[in-house]
Amino acid sequence: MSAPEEPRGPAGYDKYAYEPFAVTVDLAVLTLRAGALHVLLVERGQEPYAGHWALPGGFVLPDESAETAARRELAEETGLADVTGLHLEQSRTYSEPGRDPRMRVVSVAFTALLPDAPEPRGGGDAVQARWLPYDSSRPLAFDHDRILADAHERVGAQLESTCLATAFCPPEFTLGELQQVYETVWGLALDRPNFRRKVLATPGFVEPVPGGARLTGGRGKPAALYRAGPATALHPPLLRPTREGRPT
Amino acid sequence: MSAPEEPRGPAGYDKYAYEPFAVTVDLAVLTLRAGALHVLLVERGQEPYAGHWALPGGFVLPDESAETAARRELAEETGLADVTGLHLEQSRTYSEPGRDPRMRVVSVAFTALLPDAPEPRGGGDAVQARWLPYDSSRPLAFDHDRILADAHERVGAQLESTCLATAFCPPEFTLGELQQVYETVWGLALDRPNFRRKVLATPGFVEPVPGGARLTGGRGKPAALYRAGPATALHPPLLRPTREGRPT
DNA sequence: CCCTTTTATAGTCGTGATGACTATTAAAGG
DNA sequence: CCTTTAATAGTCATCACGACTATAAAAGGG
Repeated sequence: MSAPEEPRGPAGYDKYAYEPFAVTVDLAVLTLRAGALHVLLVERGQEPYAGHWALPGGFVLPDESAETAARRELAEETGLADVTGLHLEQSRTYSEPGRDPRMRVVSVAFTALLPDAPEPRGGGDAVQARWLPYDSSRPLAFDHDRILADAHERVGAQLESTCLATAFCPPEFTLGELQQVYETVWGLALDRPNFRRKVLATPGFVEPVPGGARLTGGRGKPAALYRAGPATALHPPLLRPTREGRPT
Repeated sequence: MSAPEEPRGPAGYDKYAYEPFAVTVDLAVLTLRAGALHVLLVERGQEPYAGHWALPGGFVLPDESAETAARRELAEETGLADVTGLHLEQSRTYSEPGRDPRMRVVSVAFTALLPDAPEPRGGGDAVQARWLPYDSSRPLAFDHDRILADAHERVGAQLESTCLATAFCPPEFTLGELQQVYETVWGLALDRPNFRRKVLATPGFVEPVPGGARLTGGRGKPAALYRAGPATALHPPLLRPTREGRPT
C-alpha cells in the first residue's frame, strides 16, 4: 500500500491515519583510520542526550527521498565537496514509538563508506562532528547503538559476497590495504597469500593499475597498485573463517 | 539522528522540519501453491489505480512500530487467527516524493513467508484479497512492482545463506518439498542427490521427525519427514548455480 | 500380478576452492 | 652488509560440489 483506502477500518481509523510522523535519516558513516574502524559522530548540544554522541542525520525534506536526504546530510556532515562517488546504502528503518522522547520519529538508516578520513568541518553549527573509534563510541544517544551495530554487521556480511571492500579504499590501493579492510571490519586476521589468491582469482574485483605502478616508501617489498574492477558481486563468496560448531 | 536539533540549518529549515509524512507498511506476502510462487494481493476500489492489484498494507498507527503494524496487517489481510509464528521481515523503505499522487507517503516494506495458502477471507471490506501467481501479478499499483521485485530478489538471496526456506514449509516436510522451495523461488532446477547431501550435511538445518515417519500416498518411494532445525544460518552457503561469466 | 513409472535414497568420481604452510624477492634501516 | 619487514610465488592435502549412475520402494495400468 501507499495511502490505503479509507474508510476501511474500525471507527476512528481515519483519525489516526494522517497522524503526522517526522521522518529522518540516520547515517552510519564508516571509515578506516590507522587500521581501526571509525565512525562519524556528532555531539548533541541539547536535551535529550545533551553531551552524548549521536549518529549524524536530519529530517527528510518534503521534496526529497530518504536517499536524497541521506546524501545531502552526508555532504553537510563530512564537509566533503563531492560525495557523489561515495558508497551510500539504505540499511533499515527504525520506528519504535518511544525511540525519541520528544515526538514520533521514524528514521531511515543509511550506511556510508569512506576511503579516507578527512576531519569533518565544523560547519558553523554549535554541534561538533568527529571521527571516533568504533569500539569506543558507545553509548550513543537514542537507539543509535543499535543502528550502528546493525550497520556494522551488515557491512561485515556484505564483504563476504560483494566487492564492497574497495569502497573503503582510495582509487588506487594495494592488496595489503584491501586485506586490512576485511581484517578490520571482521576483527580477525587473514592469511595473506590465500587472500591474495582469492582476490586475484575473482574476475573484475580488482585490476592492476596500468604501467604496473608500485607503492614505494613502505617498509618491505613494494606492493603492486590496483584499482576497483567492474564487478560488484563475489562468486563464489569470500567467507570469513567459520569457527565451526557455533550455535544457531 | 532521531529528531535533529534545531535551529541548525539555513533559514526556513524549521518550517520544513515537521512537515507531516504519512507512514505506511507494505507487505509482500509470498507462498507456494502447486509449485508456483504466489503473492497476496488486494484489488483497489478507488482512484488512483482503481481496479489495479496492489500489495496489502496500511498506516502505521501512533502507538505502533512498523513491525507491529506489519504483523497486524498480515493478520487482517490473510484472515489467519495466529500469525505469530510466521516469518515477517523488514526489507526496505520507499520514500520517493511522487510515489503516491495524493500525498507524501513513506512506506516501510516487509516480506512475509507462508507455508500453506489459505484463501484470504473477504473481511467485509469492499476490497477483495487474493493469491495471484507471482509472474502474472504485474502491473501493480504505485511502485509495488518494484517493492515486490525487491522482496523476491531478497528472499532468493537469503535462501543461499540462511535456513529461511523452511519458512515456506509446513511443520513437517520432505526434502523434496524443501527443494521445491529453492527451485520455485530461484526459478531453476537443482540436482536432487546433491541438494539432499548439502542439506543433510548442514548441522541444524533440518532434523528427522522422531520415529522416522514417512510421507506415504505419493507417487514414488515414500519420503522421510523432517522439521526445521535450530540453525538459522547456512555455513557454507548453498549457492545457486552460477552461470559463469555474467557481467558485473 | 507383473511391469512400468515415479520418486527417494545411496554412492562414485573428478575438479576446483580453500586452509595451512614454506620459500623467495625486494625494499628500508640500522 | 645484514636484519627486518612486507609482498609475492608456490606446494599440498582436504573438502565441497557438480555431474553422474545405481538401487529401493511406492503407485498405477494392463
